[in-house]
Amino acid sequence: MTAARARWRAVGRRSDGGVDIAVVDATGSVTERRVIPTAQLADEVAADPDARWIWSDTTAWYHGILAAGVRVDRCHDVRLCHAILRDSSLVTDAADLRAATAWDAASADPTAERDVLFALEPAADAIPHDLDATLTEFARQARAIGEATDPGRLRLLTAAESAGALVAVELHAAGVPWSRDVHDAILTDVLGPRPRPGELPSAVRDLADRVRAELGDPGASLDSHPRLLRSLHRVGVLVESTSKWELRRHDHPVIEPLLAYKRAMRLLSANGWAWMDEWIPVDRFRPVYVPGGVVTGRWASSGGGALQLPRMLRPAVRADERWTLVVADVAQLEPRILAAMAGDVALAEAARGRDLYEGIVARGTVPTRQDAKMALLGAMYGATSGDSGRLVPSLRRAYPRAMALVDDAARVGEDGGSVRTLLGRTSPEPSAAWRELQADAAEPEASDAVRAFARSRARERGRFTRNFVVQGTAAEWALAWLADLRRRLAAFPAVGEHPVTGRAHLAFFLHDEIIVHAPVDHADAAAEAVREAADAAGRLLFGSFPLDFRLDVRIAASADKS
DNA sequence: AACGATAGCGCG
DNA sequence: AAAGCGCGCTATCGTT
Repeated sequence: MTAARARWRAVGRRSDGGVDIAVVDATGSVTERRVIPTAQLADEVAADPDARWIWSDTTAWYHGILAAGVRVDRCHDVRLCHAILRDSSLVTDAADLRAATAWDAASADPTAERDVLFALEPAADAIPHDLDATLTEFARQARAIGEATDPGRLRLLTAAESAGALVAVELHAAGVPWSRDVHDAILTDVLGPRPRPGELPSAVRDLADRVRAELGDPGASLDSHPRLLRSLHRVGVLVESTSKWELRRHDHPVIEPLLAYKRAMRLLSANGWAWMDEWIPVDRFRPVYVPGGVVTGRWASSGGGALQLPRMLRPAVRADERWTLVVADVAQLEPRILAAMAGDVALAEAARGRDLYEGIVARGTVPTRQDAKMALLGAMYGATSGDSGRLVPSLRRAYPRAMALVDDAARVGEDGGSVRTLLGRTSPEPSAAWRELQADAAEPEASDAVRAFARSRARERGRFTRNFVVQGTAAEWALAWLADLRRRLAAFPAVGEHPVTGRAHLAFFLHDEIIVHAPVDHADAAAEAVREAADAAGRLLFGSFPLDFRLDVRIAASADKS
């Protein structure tokens, strides 16, 4: 009976259309192996709810299983973990991982229509999906982790990354509950009623008329930057670009309507009626999340612009009848991560139980909250001038440990080295071109121009590695938060059939914010789960270090921030 | 006609 | 006009 309760199980696609399904040990050795029809896979998964499923790619496998109504509790995503371990500086010998280049290919396209698992032929450059290749790579990874400088961190990271992949598929399946009516009302309010195809909304036309009148040119083009620039110059607005931050600085009657026009056109083209029809055919927005899509470990998105939903449209995020939303975001996540990583007790003290920026002001480091925010962002992004850079030195005096962490990361990056997050995700190596440039600039006969250019590129890379450690570790905290919350919510009372959406479930995630869609009666418990999960994530990454991850949590039918 | 690069703006 | 990180998307314009 041990086989049925085995912790590790693996699946692979067969060329005859079936699925190889295996029981394996922690090193990837097969102890039992069978062939099943693809249609039977979901039942097999359902029959072993405690298993940890090893598979090539969560997107490729889990969509179909979840569509069949079966939830997976844990997995090991071979493709995602390959990318982490191949590059991690905690891995002592990554030669064979680097040689296994088949695993560097792209993930399955989650938007591809498929009635059954793998109904479509994979692209020629896709990763392998067969059991042998999957387990061979899994064995490499297990060995790499076992021999690593700190196996515990990499076990946490690979588990968190894989859990995130499950969440991403579930988020897509659940979708963001969305009111087309509210969306339409916002568009109508800002732009005017929906126009006929090929026509502009009335408010946009009116704004364009006003702009053209102020430009003294009824035929002026507003959408071509070079032509708009010339028109502006003709009326004495001597800007160098047409960007809003530069326009804002000029006092001319054309500015106000022009900025309003740009704003309206932006809303229309990015999230107007066409976008609504394409992305919200019924009452759900289903963005495609791409776990690990950013080098730092943050998620990216593909299609729909899920990570750029304008705040203006957030009222359109609306819970179903008898359901509500739990909207939670972390206050000052990255500065808190920095304090905990660096073990900076003074910064942690400023953050404890309150707004971190207010805490910095209370210590007398800088005069205002805005100053504190600018200074801290400047420190994490590498600002050297302006309001932000000017404030960094006082921060450096007050919080030397935290500042040393980011300053060291920047120095390593400028020197061409790699940095890593708390759990071991490692920054990419500099390109060959970057190294050549630095080598050229180091030659005695190098010109001043080459030296200056090389220096500028070195500082640029330093800013990247400076931010990498903080942004990447924040992404790890967020993954731990998501993974813990996901499992808490799975234990909530069911009100429907579906294993994910038939109870309180995650509906949206964006770096440091989550939205849970919950039956009204379960909203308080869901909010509590959100808080408990944040506490658990903090303990998982930082143990007993005295720092809380403060959440702003609100329960409302709409995601509008009021 | 079909790309790629660029400007600009939205999000964290 | 980015000075300061990470993204995705749209429209325009130049190249092939």
